[in-house]
Amino acid sequence: MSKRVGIREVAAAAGVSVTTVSHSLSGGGQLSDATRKRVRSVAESLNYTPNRLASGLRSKRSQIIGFVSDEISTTPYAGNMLLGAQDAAAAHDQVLMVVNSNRNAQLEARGIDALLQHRVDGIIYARMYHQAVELPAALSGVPTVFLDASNESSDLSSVVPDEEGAALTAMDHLIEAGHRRIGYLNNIDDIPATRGRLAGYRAALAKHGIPFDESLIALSESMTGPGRDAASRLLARPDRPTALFCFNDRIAMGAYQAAHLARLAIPHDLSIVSIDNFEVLADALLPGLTSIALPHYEMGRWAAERLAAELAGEADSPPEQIRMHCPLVLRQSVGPPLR
Amino acid sequence: MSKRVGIREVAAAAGVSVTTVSHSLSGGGQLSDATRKRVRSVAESLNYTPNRLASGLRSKRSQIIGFVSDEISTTPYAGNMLLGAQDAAAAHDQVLMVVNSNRNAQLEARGIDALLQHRVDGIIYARMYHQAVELPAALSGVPTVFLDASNESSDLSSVVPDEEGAALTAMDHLIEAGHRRIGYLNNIDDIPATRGRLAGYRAALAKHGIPFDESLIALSESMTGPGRDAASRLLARPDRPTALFCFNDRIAMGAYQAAHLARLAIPHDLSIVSIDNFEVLADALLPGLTSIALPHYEMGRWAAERLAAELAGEADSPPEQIRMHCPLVLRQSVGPPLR
DNA sequence: CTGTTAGCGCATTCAA
DNA sequence: TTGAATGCGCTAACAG
Repeated sequence: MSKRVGIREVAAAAGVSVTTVSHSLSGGGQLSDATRKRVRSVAESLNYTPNRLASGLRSKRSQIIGFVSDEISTTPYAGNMLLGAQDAAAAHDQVLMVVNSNRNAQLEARGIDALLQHRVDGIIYARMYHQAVELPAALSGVPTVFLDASNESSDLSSVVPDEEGAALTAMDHLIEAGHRRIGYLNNIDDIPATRGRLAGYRAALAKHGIPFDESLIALSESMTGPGRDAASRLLARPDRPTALFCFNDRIAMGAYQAAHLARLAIPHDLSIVSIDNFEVLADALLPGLTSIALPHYEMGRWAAERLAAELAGEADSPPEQIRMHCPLVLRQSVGPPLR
Repeated sequence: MSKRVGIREVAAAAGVSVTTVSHSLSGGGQLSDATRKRVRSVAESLNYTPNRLASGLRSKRSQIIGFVSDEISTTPYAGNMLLGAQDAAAAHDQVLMVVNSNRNAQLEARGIDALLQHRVDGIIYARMYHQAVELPAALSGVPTVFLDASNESSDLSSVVPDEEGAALTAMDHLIEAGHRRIGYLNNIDDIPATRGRLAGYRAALAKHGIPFDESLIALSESMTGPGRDAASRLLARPDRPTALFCFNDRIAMGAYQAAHLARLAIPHDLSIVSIDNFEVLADALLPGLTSIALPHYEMGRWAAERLAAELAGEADSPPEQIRMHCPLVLRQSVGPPLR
């Protein structure tokens, strides 16, 4: 290996000073285009790779964004948020340093500490399911934006899915297909999604003048097995619903199974819509499951973009707290009601 | 904010020199336990946070590991590899800087360049599906280990699943349950998994003295729909197999659907085993799908651990190329053959 | 056992 | 328009 080439080697080779090189490369200073170009080509031919540790140390900008999440692993959604954030960060010449806590506060604290030691410029504090969070103490004073997470009393920017709107979209679709007795398989946890989607369910009914019937709601854990049981309960009723709106695709898969067990054909005897658009399921089910997509990629992107803006803008832009639209993805699980 | 506290502030407050502080904190040097402890507590009380940019610049060790993958997003496996790598890295006081290329060589090159600019100590070059890869040119000379990827002609360490062993385990399970006519729904792509699992399938047959019957093999894309079609073909035969071994869980889901369509009960009329143990499917299917787990977390861990060892050991340890064992996860999709 | 000192590679005044 | 000099915060000789 040849000796590592630094800014001074480039300067020597180009016959200029290090200052000129620095300016040429970073776009700063007042240089003639000629020198700038020449320096750049010299740098390239020398295979120069700027040392961001040094420039970060000097300029107090590491160009690193910390991404802390609760669990990147189990959820299949995670990846898209990360990806969105990464793409946006890359556009700003930043790179992501990721840390996840596995829902363990102590690990999270350690991870955050590591990020801070590496002098990340800012942090994206993400959750894999939309939830209310507290800003960790260590992060006070650090530029931070919440991703798929929010905090009422905080003045930080955040982005979450529009839960209520998502449910409304799903229900509108069902109601426009002609359904009026629509069961809702809701999640059992007390999280924003549970509350927001229920609100959307009710809002849709109200909007279309359909009375709300508490008995059409069944609660279930967000998994297929429990979803199946809950759906079976609803389908066993003499006046069974003609359509089911499901909290998520895993529960919807349970609803499919319950329908099979009850010898109900989808969508002929029963229509189903859910939320997640988790393709491994929604696309695989027979028939394909019509589902509302959660905009994970877009949220990730927005968070990184927003953070970059806050890092750039010296002292403007009040925090924004966004609820992002969730689009309907049509497949084959909805048809007109039987009767 | 109080002025940022650095090593010199700590030194002043503790009444020692910066060297002593540095040594106390890093564990180096020959200090009395007393001073070491005192310095540490002073540092803590001052809320000192070491600046890794500076220490990295000076020591030429950023303590950052680059993690480059092809697509973190779509696959649900990804997370666990990242997680394993992260856990192992954290144990070595390292942190992960992640970059993914979305299967785009140009993006990958840019990402790698960014990592190199940040002076990562080493790189984990990962694929989300086991595949043969070439080491990117930019990485020559950089400590690298392959994760779920390998390169025959390279002298780098790598870890991949033991594809053949996985298939063997699955087949043994079926054969021990009494099956002899076992169909194989293989993937259609020419990748190590396709070849390895087929080899395992044949090895298992040979081991138990069962003749290989080419016609019991059906090819399918690794998705549920195509898997369903392929399974239907096999199940339509007059001498249909009593069991199906599936390339992965998505194909297995298709096999379940084909069984339903053919009015075959699982496992009464048809046993199924597959590979992936992708819980969102395997656990959700009715009955639960017996599947071989791919050791993603463990591979991720191994890769980071191995890289750390290479970074520590100056010039020992020849490269290791590991095939990792894949354990069987029992659920309810296997029973004795009907006849 | 502890302190002094000299850079790591770069960005940035300030002068020329 | 360019160059010389200074130090970001820390580690690692080397001295004491």
